[in-house]
Amino acid sequence: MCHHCNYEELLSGADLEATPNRVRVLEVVGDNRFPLSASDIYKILERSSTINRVTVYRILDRLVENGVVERISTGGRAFYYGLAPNDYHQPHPHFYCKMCGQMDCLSPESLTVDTEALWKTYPGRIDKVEVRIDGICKNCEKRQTE
Amino acid sequence: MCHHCNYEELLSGADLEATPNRVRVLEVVGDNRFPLSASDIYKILERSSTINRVTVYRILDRLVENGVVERISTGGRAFYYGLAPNDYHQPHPHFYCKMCGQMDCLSPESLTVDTEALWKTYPGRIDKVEVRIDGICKNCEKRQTE
DNA sequence: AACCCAATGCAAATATATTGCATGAAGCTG
DNA sequence: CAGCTTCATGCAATATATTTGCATTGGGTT
Ligand SMILES: [Mn+2]
Ligand SMILES: [Mn+2]
Ligand SMILES: [Zn+2]
Ligand SMILES: [Zn+2]
Repeated sequence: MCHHCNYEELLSGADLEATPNRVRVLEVVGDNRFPLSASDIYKILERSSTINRVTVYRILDRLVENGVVERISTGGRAFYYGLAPNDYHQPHPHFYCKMCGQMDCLSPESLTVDTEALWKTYPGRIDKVEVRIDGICKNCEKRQTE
Repeated sequence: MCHHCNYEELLSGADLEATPNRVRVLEVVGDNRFPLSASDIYKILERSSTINRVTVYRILDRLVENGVVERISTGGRAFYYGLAPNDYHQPHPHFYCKMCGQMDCLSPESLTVDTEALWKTYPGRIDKVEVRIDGICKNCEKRQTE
């Protein structure tokens, strides 16, 4: 659990009514150390009580829309979701393992990106800079050589 | 047309027989100024002569596998494809317009990424660093305000 | 000729996400 | 309170992108 974030507050601060389902989704996303797919989130929620898959998708969409959650692309077909950057969470790159689909959060300093110039010169609206490392994670690498 | 690249050579250099279909796919990808989806590529090829959608997917997979073509994720659901970095094409970031789906190639210098440290310290295998800017392109931005 | 293999095609299946429509609860209006 | 509206949710159907299974074909090989 992220001790900085009160999820109800995060929701209302983003103009979203804190419905039980929204809180549950946000808890799963926020409490996890790495980003999850909609399907992962759904499966976790299903364990404790029933919720519809579509509801999960819709809630994730709203959370992304309102800047509470970040939608992250992977080297695979599904999006993953993590807490959006805020006062306590700096933007940072992710590592995606193409074998197991696990995504890791890398530290914000692991890799420096200078976007200054781009922001000044790009003739369109920039919403987000996503940096993703693709490869094979330590575990999968080991498993391969066995 | 990229005047540096001979596509037949690129294929054989990558241990791929230069079948007519492969050459056609690679021409479409290589001659285009920006990355295209499998579906875009299929539609373009269909115009000149018949080819199966699945063949396009399979060829793209082989080309990616053998390092001739790069698979690029977008803020949307489909992958885009562009020439893989080589002696004449440096790696570079892309801009993805979430309104029209158009992807732009940005110059390699538009944005500097220092991955040194990461390569040294990351305890897994790194295959690729992808940098993608998401937003709304100039055209779509203009259209919105009208 | 008989065999083999890789490339291709076509149909079906899969994975992921979205849409349309129904229901019910909460809040507001008069 | 009765009637109206809005919004969250569920369920079924649909859409989109991609993959798989299996058949065919054509070129090389024994
Ligand atoms: Mn993260
Ligand atoms: Mn490019
Ligand atoms: Zn892995
Ligand atoms: Zn656009």
